[in-house]
Amino acid sequence: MAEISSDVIRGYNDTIILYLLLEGPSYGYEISKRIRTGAEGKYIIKETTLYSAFTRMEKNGYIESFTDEVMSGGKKRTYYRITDAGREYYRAKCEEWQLTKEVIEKFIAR
Amino acid sequence: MAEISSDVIRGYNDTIILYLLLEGPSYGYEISKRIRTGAEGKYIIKETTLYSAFTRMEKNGYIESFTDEVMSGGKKRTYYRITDAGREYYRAKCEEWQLTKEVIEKFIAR
DNA sequence: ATATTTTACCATGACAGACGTAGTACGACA
DNA sequence: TGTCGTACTACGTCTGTCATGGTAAAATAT
Repeated sequence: MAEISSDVIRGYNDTIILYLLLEGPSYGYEISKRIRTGAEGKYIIKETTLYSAFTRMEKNGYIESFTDEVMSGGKKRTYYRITDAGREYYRAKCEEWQLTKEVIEKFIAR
Repeated sequence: MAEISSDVIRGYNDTIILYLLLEGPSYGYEISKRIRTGAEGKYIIKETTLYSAFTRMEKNGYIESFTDEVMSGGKKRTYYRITDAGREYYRAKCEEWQLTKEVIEKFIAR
């Protein structure tokens, strides 16, 4: 089966993560699994890609981090929630996607 | 109007160039214009991106360069033609695109 | 009881493609 | 004479991805 090159997804990793955060706060390991299952195994995000996306997006104000106090055990787990700016960014990216798809498909044989 | 981020196109610049070379040999400046008009102005490839793509693809064996002897004037113009390996790469990328689109659209609101 | 796997995250450095900036050089046209 | 269009190149920077390797606790298997 053809593999998806990361250079294609590159511009949409942030968008994918934000999409999953629309449903509520989550954390790295869970997001990772949800991407894998959501993409039916066709795309597996690398850990480092994911965690650096969190850092970048928090800096950009698209997400906010917090730690769950009610956590079982001593495990540290960082949760992220989407901000209004993040929701706006997500919407913009969805629009951009439609345009991008149109453009690319002018040069792709179907 | 929304702008297309280059990080999305990133994985498909080579494919777009190869598509245009399927119709016959061409050169940088012409390819550039054909991308712009083909995309109806929604995507304009940067010169440096284009020429570095040529270099990369020639190294990869997807295209071959030659210079037109019948050229008018003293201008140097480097033509490129697609190779069999390039055609194969193009076909693979088209298949990959279908898969990529599917994956991304699982996370994109329509 | 011990070993392995799963969960959960992070630091560091390398790499590749895109891009900003700048430059060369010729012809056409005003 | 000056600017615009054509055609290409050099150089350095930036950004996102990724390989590598590490920490540490909980869950599961042997």
